[in-house]
Amino acid sequence: MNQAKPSIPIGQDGPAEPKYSETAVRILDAAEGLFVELGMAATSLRLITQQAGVNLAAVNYHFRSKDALFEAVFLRRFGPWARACLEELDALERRVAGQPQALTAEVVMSYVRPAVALSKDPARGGAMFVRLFSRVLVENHRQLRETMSRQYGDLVTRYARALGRALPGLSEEEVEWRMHLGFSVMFHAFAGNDILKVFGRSAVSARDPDLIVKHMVPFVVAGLTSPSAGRPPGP
Amino acid sequence: MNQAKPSIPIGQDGPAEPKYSETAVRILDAAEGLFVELGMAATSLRLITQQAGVNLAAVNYHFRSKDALFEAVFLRRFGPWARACLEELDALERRVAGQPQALTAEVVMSYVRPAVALSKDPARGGAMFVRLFSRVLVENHRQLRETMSRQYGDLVTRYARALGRALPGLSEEEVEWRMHLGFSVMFHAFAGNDILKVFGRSAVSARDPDLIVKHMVPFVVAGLTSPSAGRPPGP
DNA sequence: GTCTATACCGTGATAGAC
DNA sequence: GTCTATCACGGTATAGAC
Repeated sequence: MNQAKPSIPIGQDGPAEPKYSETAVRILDAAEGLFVELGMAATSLRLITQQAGVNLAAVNYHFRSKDALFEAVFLRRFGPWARACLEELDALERRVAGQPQALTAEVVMSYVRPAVALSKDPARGGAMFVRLFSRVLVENHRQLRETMSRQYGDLVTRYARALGRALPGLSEEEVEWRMHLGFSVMFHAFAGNDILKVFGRSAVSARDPDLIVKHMVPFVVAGLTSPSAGRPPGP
Repeated sequence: MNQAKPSIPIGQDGPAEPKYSETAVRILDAAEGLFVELGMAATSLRLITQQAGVNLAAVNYHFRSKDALFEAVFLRRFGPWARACLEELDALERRVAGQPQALTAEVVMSYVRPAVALSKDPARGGAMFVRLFSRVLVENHRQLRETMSRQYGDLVTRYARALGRALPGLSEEEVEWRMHLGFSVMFHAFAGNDILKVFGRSAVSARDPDLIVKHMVPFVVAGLTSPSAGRPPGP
């Protein structure tokens, strides 16, 4: 609420990363695991505080509410990941300063690499973070969404620009659609949001990020670079 | 529990579609809208029964619990949709009895057509159903998942078989992966589970099913038919 | 069989003592 | 900063009316 800056540079030391007290961290750690495992609804504050070894009222003191706690849990992990993505994008733009196009796969990898690195780093939440993220997608965390679009909106803009340059033959609308579809595949593949799983066919929804990448990247690149859907085939 | 048949023909008059009393239907209708709009957690039974104009205890009488009510809400819509998919698959198999392959797009359409038809039919829940479905993906409805895999597991098996025949050059593992990825795109596209939306870029997550199909189908087909990822390029 | 009123316990949130 | 006491509200179970 009392965040002064309207436009925020995410790089280096971007949006204020709050310094949490020891009890706050204990709450965050306990809440993260339980939110992912049980879901926000089924996770009571009493369970969190019990597992964290702190008093019930500590949650409402350090964070404002259960919702705000969820937000804090999420943003603690999201910040570092967003920074990693921006670094990848910076590196990509430097790399292709001269070349005209032909690097759809590189744009994809600039998203995939930070995701894989994050999945493998338990200190930053590991694979749990992606599952947390997918809850944000389906549930309606209005406050969090506002924060995200305000602080990290340009992340998407930059991916859109990079993809637009990689696919010069397509209209702006089509680039938007493909970005939407491509990011959907990538995100849900990492999150393990598998419809087949609901039917008991969990054979493939593997946890190994490298295996996911191996099969997913060619799939996404093929989709992104497919011929334009706008005009029917012919001269 | 007292379902006698172990293997169930979903066609024609497959798994028992319960006949609901008028009050039960009123509860189902009210609950459906509220579950989709507010989410299961934020929807209280008191709100449901109030909106349905029935007594609070009616929920526990007609359905066993809030969870069981959610299941009933979901399965009421899922049954007809599953039947439509099976009819499409039957038609597809009849159509290609002779031909050897080359019909990935047809397999895709056999999933897409029922989805579009459903989205456009308010009498069967319309687009709400898909959003309900996506909650099932993220949340952990164990009981529902068991029911789904028991009663509708062969739906997935049949799609897998159809796709395997359309992609004869690929290993079984690769077909599984692509099915997983392809269905993810399709499902989440219809459900509107857009990561970009979280960042305020909702430009593309349109509601129009025809527009979704126009951009999504070429994307998915390109991904499904892309060269094998297993072996690196070469002879 | 169907519906209603009501009581039970766990939940998130808050005020105030320390 | 921390804790205790307390509140209104949630899902659920049951006893009893029709």
